[in-house]
Amino acid sequence: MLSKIEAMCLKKGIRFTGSRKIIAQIIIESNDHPDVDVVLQRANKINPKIGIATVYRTLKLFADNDIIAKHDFAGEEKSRYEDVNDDEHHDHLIDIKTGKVVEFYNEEIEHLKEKIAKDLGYNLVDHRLELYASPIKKDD
Amino acid sequence: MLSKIEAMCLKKGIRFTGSRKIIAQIIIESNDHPDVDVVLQRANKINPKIGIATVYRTLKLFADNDIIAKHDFAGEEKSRYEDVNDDEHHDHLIDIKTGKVVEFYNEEIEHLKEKIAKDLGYNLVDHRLELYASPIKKDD
DNA sequence: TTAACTGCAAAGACTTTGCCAAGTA
DNA sequence: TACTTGGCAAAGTCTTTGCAGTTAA
Repeated sequence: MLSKIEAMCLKKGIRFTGSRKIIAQIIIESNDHPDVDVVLQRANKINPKIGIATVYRTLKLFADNDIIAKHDFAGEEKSRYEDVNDDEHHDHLIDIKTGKVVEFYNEEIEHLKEKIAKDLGYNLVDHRLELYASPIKKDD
Repeated sequence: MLSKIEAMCLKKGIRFTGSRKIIAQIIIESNDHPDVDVVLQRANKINPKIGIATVYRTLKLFADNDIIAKHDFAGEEKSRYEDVNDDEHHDHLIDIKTGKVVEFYNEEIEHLKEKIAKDLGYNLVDHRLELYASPIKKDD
Protein backbone atom coordinates (compact mmCIF):
# COMPACT_ATOMS: atom_id res chain seq x y z
CA MET A 1 0.00 0.00 0.00
CA LEU A 2 1.17 3.49 -0.89
CA SER A 3 1.84 5.82 1.99
CA LYS A 4 0.25 9.22 1.69
CA ILE A 5 3.65 10.76 1.19
CA GLU A 6 4.62 8.31 -1.53
CA ALA A 7 1.34 8.95 -3.32
CA MET A 8 1.96 12.65 -3.31
CA CYS A 9 5.49 12.26 -4.66
CA LEU A 10 4.14 10.12 -7.46
CA LYS A 11 1.48 12.68 -8.19
CA LYS A 12 3.91 15.57 -8.30
CA GLY A 13 6.59 13.69 -10.23
CA ILE A 14 8.98 13.77 -7.29
CA ARG A 15 11.22 10.75 -7.02
CA PHE A 16 10.46 8.59 -4.04
CA THR A 17 14.00 7.54 -3.24
CA GLY A 18 15.39 5.36 -0.49
CA SER A 19 16.24 8.31 1.74
CA ARG A 20 12.86 9.91 1.24
CA LYS A 21 11.08 6.67 1.96
CA ILE A 22 12.95 6.33 5.24
CA ILE A 23 12.40 9.95 6.28
CA ALA A 24 8.73 9.81 5.33
CA GLN A 25 8.27 6.68 7.39
CA ILE A 26 9.96 8.26 10.38
CA ILE A 27 7.69 11.29 10.27
CA ILE A 28 4.62 9.13 9.94
CA GLU A 29 5.61 6.91 12.84
CA SER A 30 6.84 9.67 15.16
CA ASN A 31 4.35 11.47 17.31
CA ASP A 32 6.82 13.49 19.32
CA HIS A 33 7.38 16.27 16.76
CA PRO A 34 11.09 15.55 16.21
CA ASP A 35 13.60 18.13 15.02
CA VAL A 36 16.14 17.64 12.21
CA ASP A 37 18.75 16.02 14.40
CA VAL A 38 16.31 13.53 15.84
CA VAL A 39 15.04 12.65 12.38
CA LEU A 40 18.64 12.20 11.23
CA GLN A 41 19.36 9.96 14.21
CA ARG A 42 16.36 7.78 13.49
CA ALA A 43 17.16 7.70 9.78
CA ASN A 44 20.74 6.69 10.47
CA LYS A 45 19.58 3.69 12.45
CA ILE A 46 18.16 2.42 9.18
CA ASN A 47 20.78 3.84 6.83
CA PRO A 48 23.88 5.44 8.37
CA LYS A 49 24.84 7.01 5.05
CA ILE A 50 22.01 9.53 5.07
CA GLY A 51 23.41 12.99 5.76
CA ILE A 52 21.99 16.02 7.51
CA ALA A 53 21.67 17.93 4.22
CA THR A 54 19.38 15.27 2.84
CA VAL A 55 17.23 15.42 5.93
CA TYR A 56 16.97 19.20 5.67
CA ARG A 57 16.23 19.01 1.95
CA THR A 58 13.67 16.26 2.32
CA LEU A 59 11.82 17.84 5.23
CA LYS A 60 11.71 21.13 3.33
CA LEU A 61 10.42 19.33 0.25
CA PHE A 62 7.64 17.65 2.20
CA ALA A 63 6.80 20.82 4.10
CA ASP A 64 6.69 22.93 0.93
CA ASN A 65 4.23 20.44 -0.47
CA ASP A 66 2.12 20.53 2.69
CA ILE A 67 2.72 16.88 3.40
CA ILE A 68 4.26 17.57 6.74
CA ALA A 69 4.13 20.59 9.02
CA LYS A 70 7.10 22.56 10.28
CA HIS A 71 6.85 24.24 13.66
CA ASP A 72 9.07 26.86 15.27
CA PHE A 73 8.09 26.85 18.90
CA ALA A 74 9.06 29.77 21.10
CA GLY A 75 12.29 29.29 22.98
CA GLU A 76 13.47 26.45 20.77
CA GLU A 77 16.16 27.03 18.19
CA LYS A 78 15.48 24.17 15.84
CA SER A 79 12.30 23.54 13.89
CA ARG A 80 10.22 20.47 14.64
CA TYR A 81 8.15 18.44 12.22
CA GLU A 82 5.01 16.38 12.18
CA ASP A 83 2.85 14.46 9.79
CA VAL A 84 -0.36 16.23 8.73
CA ASN A 85 -3.74 14.87 7.81
CA ASP A 86 -5.51 17.25 5.46
CA ASP A 87 -8.85 16.93 7.16
CA GLU A 88 -7.72 17.24 10.73
CA HIS A 89 -6.39 20.46 12.20
CA HIS A 90 -5.06 20.87 15.71
CA ASP A 91 -3.12 23.31 17.85
CA HIS A 92 -0.30 22.65 20.28
CA LEU A 93 0.37 22.83 23.97
CA ILE A 94 4.08 22.70 24.76
CA ASP A 95 5.23 21.44 28.14
CA ILE A 96 7.87 24.00 29.05
CA LYS A 97 9.51 21.57 31.44
CA THR A 98 10.07 18.72 29.01
CA GLY A 99 9.37 20.05 25.54
CA LYS A 100 6.62 17.46 25.17
CA VAL A 101 3.93 18.53 22.74
CA VAL A 102 0.25 17.86 23.35
CA GLU A 103 -2.17 18.34 20.48
CA PHE A 104 -5.64 19.71 20.99
CA TYR A 105 -8.57 20.97 19.02
CA ASN A 106 -11.19 23.43 20.18
CA GLU A 107 -14.13 24.27 17.98
CA GLU A 108 -14.96 27.52 19.74
CA ILE A 109 -11.47 28.88 19.26
CA GLU A 110 -11.51 27.97 15.59
CA HIS A 111 -14.67 29.98 15.10
CA LEU A 112 -13.36 32.89 17.10
CA LYS A 113 -10.21 33.07 15.00
CA GLU A 114 -12.25 33.38 11.85
CA LYS A 115 -14.53 35.95 13.39
CA ILE A 116 -11.73 38.11 14.74
CA ALA A 117 -10.02 38.26 11.38
CA LYS A 118 -13.27 39.12 9.64
CA ASP A 119 -14.05 41.83 12.17
CA LEU A 120 -10.67 43.38 11.51
CA GLY A 121 -11.30 43.34 7.76
CA TYR A 122 -9.20 40.33 6.87
CA ASN A 123 -9.65 36.86 5.46
CA LEU A 124 -7.96 34.32 7.68
CA VAL A 125 -5.34 32.42 5.71
CA ASP A 126 -3.44 30.67 8.45
CA HIS A 127 -2.89 30.85 12.15
CA ARG A 128 -0.73 29.69 14.96
CA LEU A 129 -1.94 28.96 18.47
CA GLU A 130 0.49 27.59 20.98
CA LEU A 131 0.04 27.22 24.71
CA TYR A 132 3.17 27.06 26.82
CA ALA A 133 2.42 25.40 30.11
CA SER A 134 3.73 23.41 33.04
CA PRO A 135 2.12 20.24 34.33
CA ILE A 136 -0.13 20.59 37.34
CA LYS A 137 1.59 18.83 40.19
CA LYS A 138 -0.43 16.33 42.15
CA ASP A 139 0.80 14.82 45.38
CA ASP A 140 -1.31 11.72 45.32
CA MET B 1 9.72 62.19 33.69
CA LEU B 2 11.06 58.67 33.67
CA SER B 3 10.04 56.43 30.81
CA LYS B 4 8.75 53.05 31.88
CA ILE B 5 11.84 51.43 30.47
CA GLU B 6 14.12 53.79 32.32
CA ALA B 7 12.24 53.08 35.52
CA MET B 8 12.63 49.36 34.95
CA CYS B 9 16.35 49.73 34.38
CA LEU B 10 16.72 51.76 37.52
CA LYS B 11 14.79 49.21 39.49
CA LYS B 12 16.85 46.32 38.19
CA GLY B 13 20.15 48.12 38.51
CA ILE B 14 20.67 48.23 34.77
CA ARG B 15 22.55 51.26 33.57
CA PHE B 16 20.47 53.54 31.43
CA THR B 17 23.07 54.71 28.97
CA GLY B 18 22.81 56.93 25.95
CA SER B 19 22.42 54.04 23.51
CA ARG B 20 19.85 52.34 25.68
CA LYS B 21 17.90 55.54 26.09
CA ILE B 22 17.72 55.98 22.33
CA ILE B 23 16.75 52.37 21.68
CA ALA B 24 14.16 52.44 24.46
CA GLN B 25 12.63 55.58 23.04
CA ILE B 26 12.45 54.06 19.58
CA ILE B 27 10.63 50.99 20.85
CA ILE B 28 8.19 53.12 22.81
CA GLU B 29 7.45 55.38 19.87
CA SER B 30 7.24 52.67 17.22
CA ASN B 31 4.02 50.84 16.77
CA ASP B 32 5.00 48.87 13.70
CA HIS B 33 6.88 46.09 15.50
CA PRO B 34 10.29 46.89 13.96
CA ASP B 35 13.07 44.34 13.53
CA VAL B 36 16.72 44.85 14.50
CA ASP B 37 17.69 46.54 11.27
CA VAL B 38 14.85 49.00 11.46
CA VAL B 39 15.67 49.81 15.07
CA LEU B 40 19.31 50.32 14.08
CA GLN B 41 18.27 52.62 11.25
CA ARG B 42 16.14 54.74 13.53
CA ALA B 43 18.80 54.78 16.23
CA ASN B 44 21.43 55.86 13.73
CA LYS B 45 19.34 58.88 12.78
CA ILE B 46 19.89 60.08 16.32
CA ASN B 47 23.38 58.69 16.85
CA PRO B 48 25.18 57.19 13.84
CA LYS B 49 27.80 55.60 16.06
CA ILE B 50 25.45 52.98 17.52
CA GLY B 51 26.27 49.56 16.08
CA ILE B 52 24.16 46.54 15.29
CA ALA B 53 25.71 44.55 18.16
CA THR B 54 24.52 47.14 20.64
CA VAL B 55 21.02 47.01 19.22
CA TYR B 56 20.99 43.23 19.49
CA ARG B 57 22.42 43.36 23.02
CA THR B 58 20.04 46.04 24.17
CA LEU B 59 16.93 44.46 22.71
CA LYS B 60 17.93 41.14 24.27
CA LEU B 61 18.53 42.88 27.58
CA PHE B 62 15.12 44.52 27.53
CA ALA B 63 13.39 41.35 26.33
CA ASP B 64 15.06 39.18 28.97
CA ASN B 65 13.77 41.60 31.58
CA ASP B 66 10.27 41.57 30.11
CA ILE B 67 10.46 45.25 29.33
CA ILE B 68 9.82 44.64 25.67
CA ALA B 69 8.44 41.65 23.73
CA LYS B 70 10.25 39.77 21.01
CA HIS B 71 8.22 38.09 18.27
CA ASP B 72 9.21 35.52 15.68
CA PHE B 73 6.41 35.53 13.17
CA ALA B 74 6.04 32.63 10.78
CA GLY B 75 7.73 33.14 7.45
CA GLU B 76 9.89 36.01 8.66
CA GLU B 77 13.57 35.48 9.33
CA LYS B 78 14.25 38.32 11.72
CA SER B 79 12.66 38.87 15.09
CA ARG B 80 10.48 41.92 15.66
CA TYR B 81 10.06 43.89 18.85
CA GLU B 82 7.43 45.89 20.65
CA ASP B 83 6.87 47.75 23.85
CA VAL B 84 4.83 45.92 26.47
CA ASN B 85 2.46 47.25 29.07
CA ASP B 86 2.24 44.85 31.97
CA ASP B 87 -1.46 45.22 32.40
CA GLU B 88 -2.47 44.96 28.78
CA HIS B 89 -2.11 41.77 26.80
CA HIS B 90 -2.89 41.38 23.12
CA ASP B 91 -2.44 38.96 20.25
CA HIS B 92 -1.41 39.66 16.68
CA LEU B 93 -2.88 39.49 13.22
CA ILE B 94 -0.21 39.64 10.53
CA ASP B 95 -1.12 40.95 7.09
CA ILE B 96 0.59 38.41 4.84
CA LYS B 97 0.64 40.88 1.98
CA THR B 98 2.44 43.72 3.73
CA GLY B 99 3.76 42.35 7.01
CA LYS B 100 1.67 44.92 8.84
CA VAL B 101 0.76 43.82 12.35
CA VAL B 102 -2.65 44.46 13.87
CA GLU B 103 -3.11 43.96 17.57
CA PHE B 104 -6.30 42.57 19.03
CA TYR B 105 -7.66 41.28 22.27
CA ASN B 106 -10.47 38.82 22.73
CA GLU B 107 -11.74 37.96 26.17
CA GLU B 108 -13.35 34.69 25.15
CA ILE B 109 -10.17 33.35 23.63
CA GLU B 110 -8.21 34.28 26.71
CA HIS B 111 -10.56 32.26 28.87
CA LEU B 112 -10.56 29.33 26.47
CA LYS B 113 -6.78 29.20 26.49
CA GLU B 114 -6.75 28.89 30.25
CA LYS B 115 -9.48 26.30 30.23
CA ILE B 116 -7.86 24.15 27.56
CA ALA B 117 -4.58 24.05 29.43
CA LYS B 118 -6.33 23.17 32.68
CA ASP B 119 -8.35 20.44 31.01
CA LEU B 120 -5.14 18.93 29.71
CA GLY B 121 -3.62 19.00 33.18
CA TYR B 122 -1.41 22.03 32.76
CA ASN B 123 -1.03 25.49 34.18
CA LEU B 124 -0.87 28.02 31.38
CA VAL B 125 2.40 29.95 31.58
CA ASP B 126 2.48 31.68 28.25
CA HIS B 127 0.89 31.46 24.85
CA ARG B 128 1.15 32.61 21.29
CA LEU B 129 -1.77 33.33 19.04
CA GLU B 130 -1.12 34.72 15.61
CA LEU B 131 -3.55 35.10 12.75
CA TYR B 132 -2.08 35.30 9.27
CA ALA B 133 -4.54 36.97 6.96
CA SER B 134 -5.07 38.97 3.80
CA PRO B 135 -7.13 42.15 3.63
CA ILE B 136 -10.66 41.79 2.35
CA LYS B 137 -10.79 43.58 -0.97
CA LYS B 138 -13.55 46.07 -1.47
CA ASP B 139 -14.31 47.63 -4.85
CA ASP B 140 -15.97 50.74 -3.59
C1' DT C 1 20.14 6.44 -20.19
C1' DT C 2 19.62 10.79 -18.03
C1' DA C 3 17.58 14.01 -15.21
C1' DA C 4 17.03 14.12 -10.40
C1' DC C 5 19.04 13.08 -5.96
C1' DT C 6 22.66 12.71 -2.21
C1' DG C 7 26.93 13.54 0.70
C1' DC C 8 30.27 16.51 1.86
C1' DA C 9 31.94 20.73 2.78
C1' DA C 10 31.48 25.49 2.11
C1' DA C 11 28.48 29.37 2.22
C1' DG C 12 24.48 32.16 4.16
C1' DA C 13 21.51 34.56 7.52
C1' DC C 14 20.66 35.95 11.94
C1' DT C 15 22.45 36.49 16.54
C1' DT C 16 25.96 36.34 20.14
C1' DT C 17 30.51 37.18 22.07
C1' DG C 18 35.61 38.54 22.98
C1' DC C 19 38.47 42.42 23.29
C1' DC C 20 39.71 46.89 24.47
C1' DA C 21 38.53 51.70 24.24
C1' DA C 22 35.09 54.72 26.25
C1' DG C 23 31.42 56.13 29.27
C1' DT C 24 28.62 55.98 33.63
C1' DA C 25 27.68 56.39 38.59
C1' DT D 1 38.11 55.75 39.93
C1' DA D 2 36.05 51.27 39.32
C1' DC D 3 33.21 48.75 36.72
C1' DT D 4 29.92 48.38 33.13
C1' DT D 5 29.13 49.39 28.08
C1' DG D 6 29.65 49.63 23.24
C1' DG D 7 31.92 49.21 18.56
C1' DC D 8 34.10 46.12 15.63
C1' DA D 9 34.96 41.88 13.87
C1' DA D 10 35.14 37.13 14.66
C1' DA D 11 32.58 33.16 16.13
C1' DG D 12 28.21 30.31 16.70
C1' DT D 13 23.69 28.12 15.25
C1' DC D 14 20.67 26.50 12.23
C1' DT D 15 19.78 25.97 7.40
C1' DT D 16 20.80 26.13 2.47
C1' DT D 17 23.63 25.34 -1.58
C1' DG D 18 27.45 24.06 -5.13
C1' DC D 19 29.70 20.19 -6.98
C1' DA D 20 30.51 15.68 -8.47
C1' DG D 21 29.32 11.01 -7.99
C1' DT D 22 25.06 8.00 -7.63
C1' DT D 23 20.42 6.48 -8.42
C1' DA D 24 15.55 6.00 -9.71
C1' DA D 25 12.23 5.80 -13.59
